[in-house]
Amino acid sequence: MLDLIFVRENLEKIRQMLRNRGLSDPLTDFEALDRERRRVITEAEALKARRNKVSDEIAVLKKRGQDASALIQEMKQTSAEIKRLDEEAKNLDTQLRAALRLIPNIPHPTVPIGRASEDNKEIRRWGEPRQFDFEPKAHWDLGPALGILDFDRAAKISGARFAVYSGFGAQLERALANFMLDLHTREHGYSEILPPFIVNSASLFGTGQLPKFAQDLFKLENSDYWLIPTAEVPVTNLYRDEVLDAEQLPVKHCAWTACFRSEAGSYGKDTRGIIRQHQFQKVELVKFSLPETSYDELESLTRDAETVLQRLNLPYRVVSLCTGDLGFSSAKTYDLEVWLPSSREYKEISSCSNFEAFQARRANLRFRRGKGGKTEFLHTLNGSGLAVGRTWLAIIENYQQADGSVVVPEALRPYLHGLEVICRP
RNA sequence: GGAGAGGUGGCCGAGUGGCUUAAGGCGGCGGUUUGCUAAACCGUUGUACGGUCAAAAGCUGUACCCAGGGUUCGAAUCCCUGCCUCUCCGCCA
Repeated sequence: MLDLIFVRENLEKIRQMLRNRGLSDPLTDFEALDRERRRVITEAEALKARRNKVSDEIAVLKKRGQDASALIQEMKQTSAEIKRLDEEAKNLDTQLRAALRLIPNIPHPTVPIGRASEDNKEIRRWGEPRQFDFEPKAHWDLGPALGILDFDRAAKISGARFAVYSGFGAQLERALANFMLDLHTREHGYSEILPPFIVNSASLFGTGQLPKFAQDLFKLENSDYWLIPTAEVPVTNLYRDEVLDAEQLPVKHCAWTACFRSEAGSYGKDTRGIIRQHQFQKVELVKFSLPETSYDELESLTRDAETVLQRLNLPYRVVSLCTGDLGFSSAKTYDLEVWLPSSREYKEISSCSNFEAFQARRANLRFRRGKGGKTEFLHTLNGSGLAVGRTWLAIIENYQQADGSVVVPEALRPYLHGLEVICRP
């Protein structure tokens, strides 16, 4: 959410930003709503000031035993008028805030302007895609053949877009999560959080998933509970409505969670394999930063996520998302894309974003410089470090051998009791 | 699931309809005193949204005592609903 007063004073800048993002203008009503709302508030507050004053007079008269019925009669009417104006103001405020909440974040000046993913800018590449002397298979062929991945039974017990991992498949997933958590907590200075996987709607509003993206979420019946689509939601909301000390910043957390996405509207996309699932696991990195250092923090957070791919020796590239591809709440996003030999393309495995104060404003995340300083909104950042399921499939595909077995990356072997190759049983 | 007790500023804590403009304390900030420190004393103290102003500062108004409704000329205070916390009982990994 942007600041109301900022929007009022920068309407043209915001219109340009919306055009760059390729969005239609939701600001048409904004000016009129804003003006009318302020008019009604001014009127109501003048009447309230009068009521407060007269109420004191009534108290004085009554204390002296004098008649106050004329004033009381007048205030009855004033109160009725105030009630009417308050309702009008509330109605206008609701509309104005609804309009405000639908305005996405303003992209950072370094974000490339463009319409879609083709316009994203490649920043760097790491590693060489391996040359195969046989035709590399996709993970949805390799996994079931190795007996570590089962889509048929997943469809039976749950439905489409679910998978059952078994044996070394399940252990590989667990090893990856542990490997990532150890790396970030021991070497990158993140402190580990294990949050609830179910949150209330206030949390989802805070990070920007609600109200606009409810269709992508799973909601529990007869409650205000939702399954988290990412650990970003519970972890970013940890300090909601709190004031942190500037000296504490940056606060760096990592969290392993399951993630649940209904993926409504993505039918037909990534239908094969485990690339797009209703449930997957992710290790998330979250930072709470001073405003003036948040872009340095974005660079280091991205490097922290990249380290996972480097240790696993998986080739990848980093792209800067263009204005048309940028998420609603983000001011700047780097996607990490891992090389998938079966489709011969780079596929998103992490998304590292600086939200500046956009989420902080929604979630009321503040900090204070020094003891007597004013509270300011801090900046929030997050990135996958990494999506565990997609790392799993990247390993299966990149480390496959001609006989269908999969070599275990050296960095993971300690987490699999020294296992070197995953073979058919 | 049952019974009970609670939710007041950064923190503790008083407050059963109008001298409350939320007492008092702690903490913070500024100052006085002091060779230095401590102590003492004095002053000060939050957020949001309006108005005024070219803008800022300042001045000024309104709202905010968990949230949302209601009663009343007037609500932290009375009524209703919800959320959360704590205690005890039951059930449970």
